[in-house]
Amino acid sequence: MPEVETVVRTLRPRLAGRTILAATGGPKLTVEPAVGQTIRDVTRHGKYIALHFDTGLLLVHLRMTGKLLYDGARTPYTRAEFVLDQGTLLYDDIRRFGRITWSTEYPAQGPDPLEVSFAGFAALFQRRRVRLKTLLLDQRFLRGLGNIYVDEALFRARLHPLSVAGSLSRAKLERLYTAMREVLTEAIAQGGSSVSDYVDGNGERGRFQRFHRVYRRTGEPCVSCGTPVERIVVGQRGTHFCPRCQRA
DNA sequence: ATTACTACCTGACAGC
DNA sequence: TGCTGTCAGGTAGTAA
Repeated sequence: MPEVETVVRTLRPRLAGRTILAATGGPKLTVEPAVGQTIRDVTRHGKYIALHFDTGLLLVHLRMTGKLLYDGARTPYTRAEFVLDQGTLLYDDIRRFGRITWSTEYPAQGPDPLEVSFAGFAALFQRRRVRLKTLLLDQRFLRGLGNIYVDEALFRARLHPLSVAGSLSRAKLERLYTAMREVLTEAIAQGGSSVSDYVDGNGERGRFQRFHRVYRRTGEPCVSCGTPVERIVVGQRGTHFCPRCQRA
């Protein structure tokens, strides 16, 4: 989500007011409804980038390797292209997981993690028996948290990823709420995390990967206690945590 | 409601 | 060099 927010922030001033003169897409990359229309705004909804037009929204989901680049260079992985009245918007995606869809409404998802109140946040956990990490990654529950930020938030809150979500005390929920907001806010301020090839709308890499405390630090000493960071798999996702600081 | 697993794609990297 | 296996900012679909 910090990466998507950064892309939106870099693209909004360049795209707002621009008219799409022509566009090419492909399978799972629907671009036609936007041709001839003017971009009124660019916003983020969870991990979706929304280009606003008079008749609807073009929703872009970058998934793992998608990139939206203003006036970027074409590559063998350029999958879609928008010719604007000023400049060009390229959509690159090595793995082809990303999607571009046309819609008149936002996808049904949970509240934004930076907008939800503590009461609203705490209510989401009631009677849930799923594992904590699995719940946090579920976009129907909260929209925006991804693998990096769940691991980083759980570390800061000193919570084990396999905890049962519905069994957390109020004190632990408060720690998680605060940690989640801090991690996301700091990551956005640093332009997101460039673990491999993420770049913003201007082709700039993020800086937050320098501040990761557990994500992809398997075997390295915990920044808090020195115990080696462990990696396990939770819900098919690599999961990094300190076994001493984060007890079940 | 929840878990578990598969698919979708391509590339980087480690080990043999 | 080349092969094999593992890993990767995510989500959808299916079956149990």
